[in-house]
Amino acid sequence: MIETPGTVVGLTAVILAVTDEVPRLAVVRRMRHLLATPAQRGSPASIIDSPDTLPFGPFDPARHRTLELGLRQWVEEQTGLDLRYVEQLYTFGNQYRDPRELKGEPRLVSIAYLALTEESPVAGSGEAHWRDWYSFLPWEDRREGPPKLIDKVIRPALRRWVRQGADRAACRAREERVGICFGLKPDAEYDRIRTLERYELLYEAGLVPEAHRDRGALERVQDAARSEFDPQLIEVARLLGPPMALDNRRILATALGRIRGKLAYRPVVFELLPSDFTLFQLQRVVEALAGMRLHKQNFRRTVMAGELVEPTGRVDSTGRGRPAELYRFRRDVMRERAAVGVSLPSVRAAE
Amino acid sequence: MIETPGTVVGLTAVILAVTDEVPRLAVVRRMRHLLATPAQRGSPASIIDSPDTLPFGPFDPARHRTLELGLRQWVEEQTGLDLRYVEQLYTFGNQYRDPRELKGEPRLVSIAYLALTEESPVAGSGEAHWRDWYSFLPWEDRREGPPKLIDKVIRPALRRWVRQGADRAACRAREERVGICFGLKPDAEYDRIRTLERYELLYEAGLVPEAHRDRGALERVQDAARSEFDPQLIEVARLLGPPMALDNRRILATALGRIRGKLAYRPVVFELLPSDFTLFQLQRVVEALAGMRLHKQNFRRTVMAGELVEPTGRVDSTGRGRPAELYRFRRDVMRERAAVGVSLPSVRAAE
DNA sequence: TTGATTATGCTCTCTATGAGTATAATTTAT
DNA sequence: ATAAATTATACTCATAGAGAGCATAATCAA
Repeated sequence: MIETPGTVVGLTAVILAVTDEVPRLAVVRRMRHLLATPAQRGSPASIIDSPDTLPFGPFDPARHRTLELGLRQWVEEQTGLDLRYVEQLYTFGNQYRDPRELKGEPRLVSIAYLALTEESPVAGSGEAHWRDWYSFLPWEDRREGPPKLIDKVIRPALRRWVRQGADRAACRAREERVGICFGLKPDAEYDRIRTLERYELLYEAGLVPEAHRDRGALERVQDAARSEFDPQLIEVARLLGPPMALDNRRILATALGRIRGKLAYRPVVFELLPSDFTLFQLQRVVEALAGMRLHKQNFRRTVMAGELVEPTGRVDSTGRGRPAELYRFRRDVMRERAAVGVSLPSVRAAE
Repeated sequence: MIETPGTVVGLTAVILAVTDEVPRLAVVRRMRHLLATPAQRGSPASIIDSPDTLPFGPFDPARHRTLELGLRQWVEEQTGLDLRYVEQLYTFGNQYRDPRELKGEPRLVSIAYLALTEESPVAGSGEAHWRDWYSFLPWEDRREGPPKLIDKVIRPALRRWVRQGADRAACRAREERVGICFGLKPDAEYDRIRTLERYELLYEAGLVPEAHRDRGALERVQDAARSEFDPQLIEVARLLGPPMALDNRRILATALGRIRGKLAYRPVVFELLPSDFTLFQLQRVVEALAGMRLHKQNFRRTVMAGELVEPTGRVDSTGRGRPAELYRFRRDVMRERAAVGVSLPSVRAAE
């Protein structure tokens, strides 16, 4: 080994807001030079061209005492958003592209954060804008029942992938993974937080465009003949949402799982809501995050029993039926009780 | 800004094993040069002298395709241990010492991992050995009831700290934090995973030696007169376990909270047990991690109902009373059901 | 005024869990 | 050899919380 390439420590932000029952993600269109590999910089218009990117910035230890402060500062600079809640997610440092393509480039170690905010127009120096985050993970939204995409596209393609296992044991192992991730009777209680597992399965099975992009980079060098992909798979990959830069969709899947898990025992939803809200608005935001419908009466009971909110005395009369009472979050509960959150059911209930 | 100091990406391992109902941590005595600050290298024998250190190694992107593989490799080199389970914990990058003391040294960004193994003699190049990990966090072990240390030392010292708040509001805020972390009627359900919160409170209140070490470094430069500490606090800090290097105890607190949380929904305990075990052995390991006693009959019921184990047909006759049946973990459950774990009760039950 | 719509309140059932009692199979003391 | 102690295992009961549905209240639209 002639030279040890260094590392670049980057901070990546998954910034989430929910408006009109749509969970939205702040993304940047422009590719930052730091992120583009030589292959990407030179490539013609293609599947990998100018994908959406999570807001990203290098960590500068001279300026920032902590990682989180560093993140907050350049998110402020790039997007002008006021982050209400910030939490570290995971640190990604995988080499998933051909080392030869990265010759001389430092390895990117990116520390991902989840940030919550109320949606507002993005400003700042970056070309940030909001996008529905289920457009990147469409198979995760079960609010209108199991997505057609799963039955029509994902399961058939995964069945083919299962059959292509190297031997009998490999096939069985693949089948089991598929069963856990996209099984017919999923154990909903835990299932909804297995978002990362699902994305990684789709990636390995080659159903998302990122897989072809990354693997393509590998195979192009090793064997020109193998650089062409199964056209059927390419078509499937086209349907599974637009790709994101690098491993950004993996990070997004991690973030979705994290916030779904957190919902149940920490009052994070309220960071996404205006100060006054109706119980149904609250429910809609929880449903948007959980990706499933909840039983209305039971949801109310849980929230009220937990004393998570207090009435403001005013009502919201914009709807068609009986006006709903407006509530505000009781910040005190965080002090009073350790575990506070809205309990999520394990099955989907029609309204 | 004349020069931007770089960063060093390090991998830190919290390696856990449980034997004889004692959770043990693999630590290294020797300070690595990378870790020692100039102040520490030159200091005389004192409170900060040669503390225990978590196994640590730099991340070399040229050798390792993923962070986890990097960690596994040098843990193998340093300790010779076979890690059964590895999970990323958190990435720490705080500047908690005086920047002037670190002049020219790169900022350490350490990615911490939790690793589980069966206890075995440590080998390898490092001077690793096992230590009871409650010796570092003695206030976390409630198996024999609420630790005397909390009533005798921690709460009185925290009461003093509460009174020393800058103003009325600060005192109230401090009081609330103390109540959450060491309250008299803790909400046990969530409380046992608040390990990090408790450590950070003790650190801020100056009850752990690390706080004096780190703050001392700051104050020594700024004001020689303020570098002396309250002797009473120093005595308290002496009682709150031996310090560890850098922020290693903070990492340990994070690890303890993580594994306690994980116990309930993932079958991680079994990575710490031999292949065959009695239900009571299983319970003892869970109790060691949870830091609390469990109701024996209910524990058995939960494990059996969850079909987590299957009988081997053999018995263990080493005890005094009726011999216990030996069981083995059913690895299948991980495939069959999504959420598997042992449910932990919210209250402590005498046996 | 009537019907549709939405909010809110209440009940019933079932299951998981906390807690205790009873019985079985050993070892140890007498 | 027999009783007492010790540990494992089985079963019962009470209760809290969650899932599901019905009933009523308060508004808007025709």
